[in-house]
Amino acid sequence: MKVTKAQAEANRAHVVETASHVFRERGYDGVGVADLMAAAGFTHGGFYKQFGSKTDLINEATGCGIDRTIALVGGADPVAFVNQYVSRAHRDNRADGCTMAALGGDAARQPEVVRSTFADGVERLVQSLMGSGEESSGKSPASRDQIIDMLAHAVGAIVMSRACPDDSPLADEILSVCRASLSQSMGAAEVAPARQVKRRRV
Amino acid sequence: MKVTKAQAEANRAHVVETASHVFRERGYDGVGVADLMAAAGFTHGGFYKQFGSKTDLINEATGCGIDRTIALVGGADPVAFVNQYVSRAHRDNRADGCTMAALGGDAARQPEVVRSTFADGVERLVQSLMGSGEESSGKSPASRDQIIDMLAHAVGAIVMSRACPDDSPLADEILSVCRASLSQSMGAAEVAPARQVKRRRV
DNA sequence: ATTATCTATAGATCTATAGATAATGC
DNA sequence: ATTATCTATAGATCTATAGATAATGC
Repeated sequence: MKVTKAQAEANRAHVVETASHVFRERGYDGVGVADLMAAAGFTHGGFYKQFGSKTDLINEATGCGIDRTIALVGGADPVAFVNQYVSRAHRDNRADGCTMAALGGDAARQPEVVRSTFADGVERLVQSLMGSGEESSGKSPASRDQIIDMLAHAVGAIVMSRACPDDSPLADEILSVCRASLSQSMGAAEVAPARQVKRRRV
Repeated sequence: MKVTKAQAEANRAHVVETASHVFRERGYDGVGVADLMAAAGFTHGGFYKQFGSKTDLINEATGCGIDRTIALVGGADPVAFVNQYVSRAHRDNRADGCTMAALGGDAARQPEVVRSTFADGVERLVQSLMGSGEESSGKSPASRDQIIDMLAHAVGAIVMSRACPDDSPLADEILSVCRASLSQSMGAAEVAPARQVKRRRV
């Protein structure tokens, strides 16, 4: 029954990563410890030797999920990020998609420790998106404000689109409208960053 | 024990409205039928004489919640809507706030009937926001695309801000950045609606 | 000897149902 | 007689714990 210390550590990490995916699919409250352990290939009895509580796993899985998003798109050009993020492929694949979009609403109802982990992850994602795409296109980098604005906008688009029925016109309309709007503003952001665009005219 | 037919109907409506608030606070999976009935002032036994299942109540509560948002802000000027919606007061009051922001992520995991109700509600909100604020300021109405884009953006701002710890700098930063961005774009939208603003310049 | 994992279970809670109660509505 | 609500409960599931098992690591 016992495994090597290295294997035990790998098993624990595997539980966290599995939980990250299953939580994104079903929500923090939508799956129990027994099902999570079974999905990772273990029985539920060992859970409390690895984690102090379900909340502890929720916390680690949330951080792990955001880290994966950063690894995937952290260095992307903002326009490329938007086209990849605000897409049907992303909307239709909750389990492998962004933790912020899949679990942002659920995280709001979790203890402060989980929301701290969430906020730390967002901060790291913002940092990694700032200044990205500079060398690839010679464009100026987007500002912190522009990145934060873009992230909230993109997350809202996925959340709203997912809440609509499969294949509903509105679900696709939300995606295409937001992608067009975000592409335009992020494209402009990189071209003319120093000059504050004044859109209000009389 | 028995009450008048009119009272019974009022009791049922009261259960739906109570559930709408408690669901927004705790999520669809975060509260059971017994607690919901107790919050409305009843015992849980009567629930299945009023509703076919918990999903039926989730469905009605979701529609009821969006209806309430439409009644509150449906006729508002887009700029006024943004300032009211993307605010600390809204973020810090989930139970009385917008159902789309509080339960959008949860709705995505519900059966199609609930997502249909969600999409219908969004469609009605979009319609009621289109053309609003015309008479009040003489501005031109915002387009359907602009309203949809604004809603997703505003929902994303609230979801992301709520997922951060109470009183965290990032939570407030998300709100203020998105409110500024949305105020500007919706203000501009009403002034120059016919002319497509070309922000990309070389 | 230590410990990673397993079997088994306690106690709470969840959805849903059955049958009793008591007031309405014909 | 009908029916809105109540009490009581079935059966499943959830979080967490206790103790057994068997392989590692000193």
